[in-house]
Amino acid sequence: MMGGQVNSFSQAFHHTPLAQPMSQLKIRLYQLLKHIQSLNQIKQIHAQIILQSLGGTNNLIGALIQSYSAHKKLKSARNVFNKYPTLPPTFLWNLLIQAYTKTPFTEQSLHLFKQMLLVGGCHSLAVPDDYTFTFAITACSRQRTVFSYGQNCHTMVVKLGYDSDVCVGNALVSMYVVYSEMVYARKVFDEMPQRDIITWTSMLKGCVTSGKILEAEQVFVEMPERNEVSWAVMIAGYVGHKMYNDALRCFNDMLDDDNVRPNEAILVCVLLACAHLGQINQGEWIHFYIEKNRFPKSSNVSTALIDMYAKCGKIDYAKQVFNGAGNRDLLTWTSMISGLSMHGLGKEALKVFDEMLEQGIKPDNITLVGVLNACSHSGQVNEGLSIFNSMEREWGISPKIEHFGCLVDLLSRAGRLEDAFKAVKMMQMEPDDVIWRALLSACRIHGNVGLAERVIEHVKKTGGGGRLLLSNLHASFGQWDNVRRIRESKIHKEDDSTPGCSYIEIEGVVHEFLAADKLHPQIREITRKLNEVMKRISLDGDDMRTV
DNA sequence: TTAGGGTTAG
Repeated sequence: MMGGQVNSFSQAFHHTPLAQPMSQLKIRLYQLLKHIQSLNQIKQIHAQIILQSLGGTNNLIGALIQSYSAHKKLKSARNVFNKYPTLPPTFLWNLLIQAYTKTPFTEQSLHLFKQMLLVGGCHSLAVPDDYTFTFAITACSRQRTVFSYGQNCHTMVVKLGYDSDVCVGNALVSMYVVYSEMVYARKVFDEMPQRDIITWTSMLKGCVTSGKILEAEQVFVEMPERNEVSWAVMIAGYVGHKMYNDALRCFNDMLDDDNVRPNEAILVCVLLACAHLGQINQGEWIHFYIEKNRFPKSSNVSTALIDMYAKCGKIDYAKQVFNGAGNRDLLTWTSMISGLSMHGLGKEALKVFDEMLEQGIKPDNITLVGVLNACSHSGQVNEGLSIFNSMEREWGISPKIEHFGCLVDLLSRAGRLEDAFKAVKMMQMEPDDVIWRALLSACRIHGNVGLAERVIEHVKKTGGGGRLLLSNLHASFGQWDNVRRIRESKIHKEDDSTPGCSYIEIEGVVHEFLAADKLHPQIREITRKLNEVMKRISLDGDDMRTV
């Protein structure tokens, strides 16, 4: 196939009689540049342009800059630009400024833009236009550290009258959103003479990222039209705010809209919502939808399916998806390892981890959390310690607080409580309450009262955490009198955290419970049943408590 | 003869 393309390219190229009129040659080369794909072909045409002295042909040079940019060959594109025989016209400046916005070197966009402002002041050939400002403002958004320069661009835009241009306005709204300057974003939005779906979607994104979900909902309702990107922003916004039921409701609303079909981003987001809610029905429906519509099984979709099945308790389905996944990336492997680990299948998780390493895939810190948990859950203490101790050397990942959490859990579960306490005291960072609670729970399970008291004393002495933490520590050790005493001393005034929340799905209906919930319509029956269960599972008389 | 908006793992 490739050979055929090259042949037809060479034929087209070599059969172009060089004696033909220059204008025809230019058109031919231009058309070739617009259709070819390989870098070698671009270089051949570049050579022809030099040989035929066509370096000053505006559209041909533009196409060449675009071709090199599409191949991320910015040095070559810049070189072509620099060799332009006269001062390059605005069009060519624009192409190069735009090209840099799509690379990690966005500062080059602004560098060129500033240069253009200098020369453009003297030469009418290179005066910035609406495109230039759109690209320069986009560069300011990408760079994220040049807000004041973005504002300067805004001032210039207003002075030159480009603020009525919809693309310039969109770039401005988007820039203010990136810098979390919603007052400015809203002002530009309100003053735009024309808005399109991109303006509305940028504004929607701004409301979502600034945490104003009600405002986002209002923008979403007011939008004159919606496409898959706008739906994706709204659904992802709900997911980002842990409003999983709203995400699913929104997704179902989208399915009712005949003008739009879910895309990969939406499916991944909705699967995440299902995973958090334990909504296996909806999750399976999405899996079916993906199969039925022959949706491309990207690694992203496989990862989300594996994660969803694992979190909804269907580890066998997760394995099936994993085994059938054609292209697995680090995320796919990680979700399988973490899923197996959370199901207590530590040995299997470690086997998958070994396979991953054999394939030459390097773990990241999240993978290692899954792997260390797997060791912990399968009692492979030495294996876990060895991985923990070698993670920096082997993969260049320095242990973070979550890895220490795994280490404490690993040692604690194995009954090596003193070692676990030592590990906590050795930590470079402040231990969080998850770590203290893991240690205290282990003390409780192993009946080590002495160490538990030392740990609580240590926490009090080092001033780590407030009353809430201490109360939780006593709770993990089952010291309910202490918990009550602390809780009664105005703890609710200090505690502004959101209440713990859990979900369960019964016959397709998701039930949501908040900590100390009294609002569920069947709370009395539920409490009665829960007390009955607690009595039946309790072996220790001290543990017989009611909720 | 060049624009501007989106998602993902413990």
